[in-house]
Amino acid sequence: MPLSSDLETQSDHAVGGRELELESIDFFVRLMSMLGMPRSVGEIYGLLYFSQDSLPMDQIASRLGISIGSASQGLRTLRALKAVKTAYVAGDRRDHYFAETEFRRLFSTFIKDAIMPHLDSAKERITRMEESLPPGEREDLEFYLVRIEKLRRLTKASGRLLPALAGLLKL
Amino acid sequence: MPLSSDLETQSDHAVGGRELELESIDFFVRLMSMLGMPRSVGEIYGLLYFSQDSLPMDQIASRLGISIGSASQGLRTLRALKAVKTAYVAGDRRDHYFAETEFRRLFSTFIKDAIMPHLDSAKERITRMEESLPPGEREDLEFYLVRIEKLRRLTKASGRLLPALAGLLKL
DNA sequence: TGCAAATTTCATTTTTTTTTGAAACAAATG
DNA sequence: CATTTGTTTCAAAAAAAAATGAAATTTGCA
Repeated sequence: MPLSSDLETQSDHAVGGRELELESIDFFVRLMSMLGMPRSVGEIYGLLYFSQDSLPMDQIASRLGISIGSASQGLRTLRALKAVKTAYVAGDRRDHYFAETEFRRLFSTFIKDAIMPHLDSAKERITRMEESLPPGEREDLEFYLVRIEKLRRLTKASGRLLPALAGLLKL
Repeated sequence: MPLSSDLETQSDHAVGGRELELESIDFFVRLMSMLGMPRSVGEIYGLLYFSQDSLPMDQIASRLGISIGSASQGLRTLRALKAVKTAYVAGDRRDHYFAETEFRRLFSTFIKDAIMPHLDSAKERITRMEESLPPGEREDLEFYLVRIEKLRRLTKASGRLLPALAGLLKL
């Protein structure tokens, strides 16, 4: 088996667009970083997004010039988000990864796994606020109650809107 | 003027809920950090959110136990997001800050200032992808075109949906 | 205008996050 | 089963992000 540790093309598929690949990586590095994901995660997804054949971890790492540790971690994250899947390749015991490209599904998972839990704990925190209301002195109390109510409305609206969002996303 | 560099109450208003304040700070630190804002920004907003009177920068800093440098930067960020406003206080030349509490407006500004610019540059990047399509070999081309089209749909849908979101947020 | 209070700026330090690389582990093959 | 190949884990290193603090700047006031 030929070894290649640089960034060059070495696919059996005689890969098409290296430039395209770079644009893709760039694109997803930025997108993912907006969502708070580390660079390596964006790189991996960006690489897979325009790859026609699925790739094993070591190839992902060497093509991107990142360590296999990073690749392993990044793929774990992407798997958790259902953003990559594995394909079985006959006569190769490595897992081969490819990108899930249905963004609607991706966002839905992302919202459920990465956002909703925070919303839940936000609700608890709001309850705790009510319990720690200052000794109710006349109209001061009113002020605090109104602010708390606003927070409650915010979390409630977010809880309804965000899950709906993925549905609206008809791509 | 009495000096107090610790976290104790020292307002002229004989402040009510220190506990509430802490819950609030905690709440907004988390919320802001989900939106990619540094801790100090969340702290400042959290403090102001449950403050009945507007506060000058030095009081914000000393109450939170952060440097005035941080406070200055954090307030700059919050001002840019229109998340805080300044009140004029007679006989005091310091600016006095208070929280804008209409979340609908806040999100609208946030989306416009922090998200949309990225979307715009994403569109450019997609155009560049088309230009760097690999030498068109039969059905390979099809594969790339479909993927590019998906990205285009994604950005288009986001561009429509996100601004609408703030509107839907009827709190 | 000249001064002092208030604020901003920014090089440096601190803290946090991400990556690395090597050891531990797992799984398939001969 | 022993060995080789592939993957995960995790302490340590590197990089990135945020906070500090002091100098520079701005601003209102006497």
